[in-house]
Amino acid sequence: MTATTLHEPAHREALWELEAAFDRGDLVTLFGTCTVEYDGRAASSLGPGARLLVLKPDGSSLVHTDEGRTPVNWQPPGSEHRAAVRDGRLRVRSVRTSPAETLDVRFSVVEQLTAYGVTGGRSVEVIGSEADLKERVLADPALVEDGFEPLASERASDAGPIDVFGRDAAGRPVVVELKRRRVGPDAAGQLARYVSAIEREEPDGTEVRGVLLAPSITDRARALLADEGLEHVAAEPPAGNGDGDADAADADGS
Amino acid sequence: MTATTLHEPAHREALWELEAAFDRGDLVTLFGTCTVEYDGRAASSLGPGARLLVLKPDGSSLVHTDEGRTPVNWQPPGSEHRAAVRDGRLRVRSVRTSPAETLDVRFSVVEQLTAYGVTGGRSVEVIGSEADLKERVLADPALVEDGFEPLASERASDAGPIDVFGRDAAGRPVVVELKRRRVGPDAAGQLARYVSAIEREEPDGTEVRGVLLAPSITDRARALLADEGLEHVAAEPPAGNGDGDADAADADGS
DNA sequence: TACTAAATGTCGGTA
DNA sequence: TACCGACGTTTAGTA
Repeated sequence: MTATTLHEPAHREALWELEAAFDRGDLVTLFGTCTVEYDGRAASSLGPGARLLVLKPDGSSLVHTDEGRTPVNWQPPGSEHRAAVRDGRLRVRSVRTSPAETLDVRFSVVEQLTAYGVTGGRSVEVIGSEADLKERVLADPALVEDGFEPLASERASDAGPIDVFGRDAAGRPVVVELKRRRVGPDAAGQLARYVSAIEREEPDGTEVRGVLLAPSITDRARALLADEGLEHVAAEPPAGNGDGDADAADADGS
Repeated sequence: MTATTLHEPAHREALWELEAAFDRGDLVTLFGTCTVEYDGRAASSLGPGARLLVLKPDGSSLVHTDEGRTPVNWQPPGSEHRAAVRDGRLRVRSVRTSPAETLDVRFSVVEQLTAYGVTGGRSVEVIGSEADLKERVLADPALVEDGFEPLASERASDAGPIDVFGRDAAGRPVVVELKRRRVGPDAAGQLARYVSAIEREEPDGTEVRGVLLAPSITDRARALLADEGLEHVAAEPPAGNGDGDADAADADGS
């Protein structure tokens, strides 16, 4: 793990270091005054301002201002970074094909450039996802209702994969759609589509039930469910959800 | 615009600089070996590894590895950053309430810390959005079909706001749902909900038409539309979309 | 590669 | 603040 840093480099210096960093597969940050042009699925243009540019060896680029979780402009992985000096500015361009997209960042001033040698970026395991809720339901089908018997998960249908499919105590087919958080009209619509698909599969006249399993539901979604004769059952994904206490308290240092 | 950089600082040094940077409202980057714990709407835990932590004065935090556009962990704006030294590690914690969420980053080694003084982050104007498509349709209603007359945009309904509402040459109500890109089943469902809502508003038996205006449509979505007696019309948002040539060619520097 | 839906989605507008 | 839908969504899983 190393970090090579240039303070207020001349554009030529920055360029050399950038190209070396790309070759090494480093993670690079650039901070300075720049303009940003994007063209591809959409297009945007950003006037001069102070921004942080992050360039990853997998081709991702991120342009961050001092606000917001979302980068003001970006390029997804799979792009290719190139750098050049043009018209007295340092230009960093990330290009990808399919779709054809170009991100152009032009620095009039580079305050700092740093190249970090990185090794291994493990991916996260998140707890409390819809998949966890599914495990919970399969382990305890009574969460849906007494007598519910799950027969399949991710069951294919004409309308797409059904989270959990089963039968109720009376033998009627039941489509269960799981959501890890409070749901709106879209989820009700999704469930309705799946129920319709199963109704087309089953013999004419078979009653197919639909259950939206989610912590809570908006009024509009509830009305939609009622319209379609569908049901809401309250349940949450296990654990993780809630207090936000990453670990026990201790005061901040000083 | 300034940058204060510490190389391989002792945790205490890093802590002082961090707190000073928070006070100044600086944008901070930390690179080093750290673990990450998140707890809130969900939860996750990440073992030791080399990562880049970005702390923004608006409360946002981003933990980036060397891969991916999406941070491996994060905290949205509105959080509060605090730092401490505990058990021989530098701990940076971002906390927010509503929902209660905590992000805990613990560095065993800090390779580099930089505090950037930033001023003013203008927001981007994107060209080629759904809003632009709406402008296009209102300016040229024949895009929907000859004789279409738009009466309202963002028209309120029982099922939510309708992008464009109008009447066809025969005086029948038409619901138009706009999408800037190729659509799937969800968009078809959305249009169906809006059409149903208008049918409830209109006198019994009134035929209400639904048009999904989008560049293209998947098979499944097309089948859903057919099921509901709805239509697809091909159209794209104006400009921006396409070649990905941010500006004319020139080779990269060397 | 295309389709389908999840996501700690985030973000903006509105009631 | 909650609801609602767009987003250059991104990402993962599957056919």
